[in-house]
Amino acid sequence: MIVGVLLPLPFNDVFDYKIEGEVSLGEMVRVSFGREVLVGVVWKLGKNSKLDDAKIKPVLEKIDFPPLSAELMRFVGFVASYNMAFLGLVLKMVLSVKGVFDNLKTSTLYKLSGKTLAEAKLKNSDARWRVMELLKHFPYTRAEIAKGAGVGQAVIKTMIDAGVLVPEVVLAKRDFGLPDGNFAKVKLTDEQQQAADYLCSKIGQGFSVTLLDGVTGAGKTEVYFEAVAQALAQRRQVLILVPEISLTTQWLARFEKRFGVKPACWHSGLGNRERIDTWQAVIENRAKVVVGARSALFLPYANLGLMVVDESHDSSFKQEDAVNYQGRDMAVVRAKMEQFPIILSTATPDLETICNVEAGKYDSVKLKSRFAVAVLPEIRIIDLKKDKPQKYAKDNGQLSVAWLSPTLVKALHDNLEKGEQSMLFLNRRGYAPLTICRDCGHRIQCPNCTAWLTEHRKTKSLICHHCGYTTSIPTCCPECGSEEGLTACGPGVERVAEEVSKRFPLARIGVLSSDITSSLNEVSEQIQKMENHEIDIIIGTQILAKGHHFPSLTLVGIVDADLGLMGSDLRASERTFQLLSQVAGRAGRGAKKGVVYLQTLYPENAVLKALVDNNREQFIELEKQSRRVLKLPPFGKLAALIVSGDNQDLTEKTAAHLGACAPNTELITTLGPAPAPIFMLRGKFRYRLLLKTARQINIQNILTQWLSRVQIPPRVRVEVDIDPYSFM
DNA sequence: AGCACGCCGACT
DNA sequence: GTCGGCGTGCTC
Repeated sequence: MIVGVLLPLPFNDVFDYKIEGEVSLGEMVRVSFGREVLVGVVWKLGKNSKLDDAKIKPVLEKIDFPPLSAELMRFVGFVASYNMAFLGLVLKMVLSVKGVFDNLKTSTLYKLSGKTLAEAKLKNSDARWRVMELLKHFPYTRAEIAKGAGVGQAVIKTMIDAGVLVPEVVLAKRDFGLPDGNFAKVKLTDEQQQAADYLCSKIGQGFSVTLLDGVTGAGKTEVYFEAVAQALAQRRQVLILVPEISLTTQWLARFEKRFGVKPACWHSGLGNRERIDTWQAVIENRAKVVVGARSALFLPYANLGLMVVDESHDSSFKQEDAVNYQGRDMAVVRAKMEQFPIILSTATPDLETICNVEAGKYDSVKLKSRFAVAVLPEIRIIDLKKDKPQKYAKDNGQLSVAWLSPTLVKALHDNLEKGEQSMLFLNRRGYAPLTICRDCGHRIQCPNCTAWLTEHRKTKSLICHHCGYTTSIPTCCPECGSEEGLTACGPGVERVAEEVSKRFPLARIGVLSSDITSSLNEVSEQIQKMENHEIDIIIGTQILAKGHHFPSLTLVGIVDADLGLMGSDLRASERTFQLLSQVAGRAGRGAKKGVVYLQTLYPENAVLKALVDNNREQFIELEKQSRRVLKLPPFGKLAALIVSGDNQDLTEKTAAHLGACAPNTELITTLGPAPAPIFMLRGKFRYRLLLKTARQINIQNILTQWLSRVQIPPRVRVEVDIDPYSFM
């Protein structure tokens, strides 16, 4: 018979193939396509094209995995049409693990045959002995032998040919262990227990969304772990989505302590072998709990019964990928399609989620108090206009610009004397965000982007944070040649660290930033040191805001609370509120009360005021008002068009043409085109248009109609971003 | 997406 | 005379 096979390529349509015998929808098949061989999925039964039967190629083989479920196929279809992405590319997110379908079940290990080197007429050599020694107890693959014994492939081959080593074909399936919900139960507070009971009551009862809304340090993780245990007891798989992998060292340890084994992990840093093992274990229902970044949402779970979105407000759930999608929203969609409960866990829910709770679409449970003796920290504002940072003397006697106000310096000093830990937060990597020449005014810019290069002293380089362009720090101004003119402008974490080390020469200082220059190991090492109290003052970016638990941290200084409030982003204030609450929430998680200082030039700012009063409701009310007036989400829908190309003139004309053809009615407004905030990015010129519609409008249809009216020339790209979060 | 085919400009 | 730029079209 003839079936339509969907391939992991940018198409919305299936391709027809002939297949012998029984087939069902969702089966994975290997087919030849053009000159390559690909694995696709049987998406439709029967013929779909008008092609001559003779031109239709046969399916090469069926892949021996359970077929994709009808629900997963529907989910793929939904994600594609909602985000206006190619169906095939969404499928690719499900299938794209290089090599999962090759050498499927077996790998060839080698073991000793019992024949000695002498019997095989081989001479003794160190290399050969090391191989014999390695294989004494366990068989290994060729690659493992080469690595483990430090020998080349030639040595191994000789020994195989001589019959000293014999092959053994085994099933190459990694064991992910069975997480045990009863492994080590944790004592919960009454409030936690009630929340946990509520979450548990949802398991196995079909679709529901529950917001687990708890202040920082309330022990949300322990609470949703109970729900995980309940789902495991019902023999269902569980997916826990986390925003950034950086928090998982601590998180994984907690999980293992509670459930006895590590969960399966899924993130971009995974090696290919681990990917294959995990993917196979997920589809075969051997991996019971998966923790992962948002791409884990597309794994082919055999029997998913619960999803948890940790830090569900986090904007990294919406990151530009092969396909643009909001991980949190798509997670809810998948839960609904497969009829299981989903938990959104956060201390600072976003407005969309809150409105859904108010509308009765989502349930919610609250955790109002911190765990055990901990209480919420006190937040104080430092007005930088009145409380100006005082210059300090550098080693060479020169006075240096400072970023820490006297009040904050004094607080750090006192905290140090008390032997307690402090944290300084500045969401800016590197040493200085801009290098300027004092003699001619030249600013050093990225050649590919409309952005300044950030100085990184640690690596002695200037780096573009948008495209990764890296160059060494010039000794003289590239414009006027001045040798003294070049000056670092503004602070980054490295520079604040420099100031701290000058002001507190005896303090033990740690710097932590989510840099390409610092590896994952380095990050967890610093966190470990912080936990062991081997660091007095830790200075870091964003990465410090998430999930870490440092019991003797009692002082948090936010170096620049205004950073992030500027900019054209509609969610800027919401994000700042979330980020700063998260950071503030690091303080006072142990027995001692914490204090948080916010340095700002605008002490009257509403976002900061709400933070100080610890008044989330007030902030939300404010935000709700302004979004309602502007008809922004969740009171309206948004979509962005990003027009980009290497030819500025052509790109601009296309953007203008799109603007001219834009739909505008009472319920539909378009804005733009306007040059994107980062006008040139990775060597491409960029313009943005924004489409704003009422809630009842199908924005995808409007976009499709709009785009069909405009001829997009080659070399110009139009990207669609539904519910845009980043306006860059 | 990848790849071939095909048509115009600067080079051994 | 060719090499190679990328615009166009196709893949069941």
